[in-house]
Amino acid sequence: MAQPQPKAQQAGALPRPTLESVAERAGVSRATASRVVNGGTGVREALREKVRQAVDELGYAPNLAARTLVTRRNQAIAVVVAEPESRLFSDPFFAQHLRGISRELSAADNQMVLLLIEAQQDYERVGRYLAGGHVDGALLFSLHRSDPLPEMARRVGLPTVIGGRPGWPGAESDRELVYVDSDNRGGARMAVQHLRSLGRTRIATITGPLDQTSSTDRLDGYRDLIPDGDPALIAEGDFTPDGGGRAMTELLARRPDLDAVFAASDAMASGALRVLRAHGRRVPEDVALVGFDDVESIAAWTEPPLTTIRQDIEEMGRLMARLLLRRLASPAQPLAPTSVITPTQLVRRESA
Amino acid sequence: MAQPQPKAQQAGALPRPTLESVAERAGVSRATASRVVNGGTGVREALREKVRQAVDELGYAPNLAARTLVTRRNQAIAVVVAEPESRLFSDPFFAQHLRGISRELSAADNQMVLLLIEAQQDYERVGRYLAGGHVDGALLFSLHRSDPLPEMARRVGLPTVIGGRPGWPGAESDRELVYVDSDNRGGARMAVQHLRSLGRTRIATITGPLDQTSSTDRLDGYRDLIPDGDPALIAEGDFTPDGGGRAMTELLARRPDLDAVFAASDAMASGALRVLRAHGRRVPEDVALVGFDDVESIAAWTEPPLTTIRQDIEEMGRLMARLLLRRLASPAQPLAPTSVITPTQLVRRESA
DNA sequence: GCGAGAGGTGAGAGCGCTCCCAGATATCAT
DNA sequence: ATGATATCTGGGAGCGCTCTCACCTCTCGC
Repeated sequence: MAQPQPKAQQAGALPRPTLESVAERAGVSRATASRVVNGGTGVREALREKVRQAVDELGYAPNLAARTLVTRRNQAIAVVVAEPESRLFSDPFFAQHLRGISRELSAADNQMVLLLIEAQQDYERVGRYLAGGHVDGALLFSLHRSDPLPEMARRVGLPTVIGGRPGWPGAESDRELVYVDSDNRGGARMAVQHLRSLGRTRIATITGPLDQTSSTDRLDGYRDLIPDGDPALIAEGDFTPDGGGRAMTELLARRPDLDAVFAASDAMASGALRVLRAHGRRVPEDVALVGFDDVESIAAWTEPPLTTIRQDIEEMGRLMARLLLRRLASPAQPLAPTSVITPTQLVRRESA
Repeated sequence: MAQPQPKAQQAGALPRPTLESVAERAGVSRATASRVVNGGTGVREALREKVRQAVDELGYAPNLAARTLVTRRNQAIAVVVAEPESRLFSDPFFAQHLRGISRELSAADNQMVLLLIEAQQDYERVGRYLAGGHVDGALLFSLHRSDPLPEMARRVGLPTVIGGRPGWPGAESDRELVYVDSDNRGGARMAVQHLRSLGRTRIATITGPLDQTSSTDRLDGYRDLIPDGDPALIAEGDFTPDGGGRAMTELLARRPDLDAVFAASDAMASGALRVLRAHGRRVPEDVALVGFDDVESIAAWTEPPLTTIRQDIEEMGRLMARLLLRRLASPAQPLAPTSVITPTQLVRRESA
């Protein structure tokens, strides 16, 4: 555990002023000083001004730990990312989410505590942390089918918002589960519809890992438009370029006559593109290709640039934070905020 | 104190057990219980076991706020990223750094508070936070020439480690400044050396923004091997694919006879690659190209795959955290940890 | 001019924890 | 046994803050 460090006072750090000293300097009581520091209602202007001045002169900043101790409010929320490699480091996905969250949170003076889960044992550590009452709420990401986190959070009564539609059994009907997701299914439909409008008839798809709802939802969107399609036109990838390439190879072997591909992520599309070229297929002439995500650094820089389905990832992050904050603000009605589906949009470039 | 409505208690959250209740259940004093919970030296095994059992039964978790209040230790460190767009969202750079940091920090039971700076006013907010004593130390990233953050941190006596060599005047000789950087100069030399060994003689370079040391150091490395090169062979980019492309266009206009390019980042290299192809130059036959960073999702997926200089970003993050923790552990000798330069390495693919 | 009410203010009690110090107990030599 | 020493243990004092509640001012209406 922690090292028995005796009063880890930093060298050179003067003792920070306390409310007490502010009060003294302003010639008021600690209670009055506190009132001024927080909101300041019910204090005569004259005194209020005095206190403000004392605060300035002393450079007072409230001690959050002391405040938390009595208010039980941490002004901090946890962002838990349970991403086993794959996407986290190939997409800027993650960073964009964080940015949206950061914006919303700091506007409300909340801090963001980032918890990365990489191995099984991390779950325990994170669970302990969430149960420890160090944060007021949690934003959970990239949950796979049977992720223990939401249940952990619920058990300790920690308000939670999930990124991406949860897919475990029963999640469907669980009113307590609040999540933000983009319209994966609608986006996929848009992609396929676009390929169709180009006159393509043998449209294949490369899916993400099918234990994630974002993958299955996109596949469902594809099937919405191609209800009785040949199963040979469907191959499973893993959201990486490599996986996309492998899936493409499979598809080409099974249906050399395919004339379009909808890849469920730009990263996979970039892998597919490579394989297509290696097989001498021209894109988009021979095979039209549509991706998903609109990750700038991939989609705009492949050769040819990728037509893709855009989702506003930053907005999703912002939304998640907003939902959580709203819930924290009104604990009376814990069910108030409901899940949100954000729209997707077709971005035409040159691959289809 | 009566409890008509237990403060901001979350619905459904039972009141958390306190050390007091653990002590009572174990039949010892609060002090003894505390000893067992932290380290546990100086308590007889029999009692210790009793306390441990009480902890388990009650599901006790220490209240960090209370602990912080007395120990002045937060078990939390701030990670400040002051990255105006550019790199943050095109490279997985950032995520990898965070991963390294996260690993090291969580091993030492420290939390990571992430602070993103996007606009000028954010500096004030972050400065206030750092001064607020909420964290025990800070990891600072992507500082540009006259970033106010290090000075802020120093003023409040907050131990700090910087990612990337600081470049402001005087930083050179400031022994207090601890940073971790990769061997940018050596890496650049390696890149140019490699191009030379291929027989190239008209080697151009695309630099990053020259207000960052990572850019200037790489340029210095280039100049080490080409001391009296034609200035027309040097163009400034901005670490984005777009910027790399623009720089490449310039270079081609100025020196159509160039036969090699060293781009100071993979992202810029990918942009340059595009422009080269658009101008009908074959890579590597006509123009050999070397990047920098070895960002998997870029370097491995361009056409042809990029030969580049690899730096171990995750390791850098880990190192930064380790340095900071070490410094926190021994405040007595604040100068003990010194800056570290991590090695770089040539990764040969097909572009050179 | 006086009482009632409204509005301001301060004393003090904790929040849950750590750590100092004194006292209790056990251990060991003499 | 007896004292001296080493080892454990618990009481209690805060850390800095918020919040209740009683009190103390004013102001106003009559």
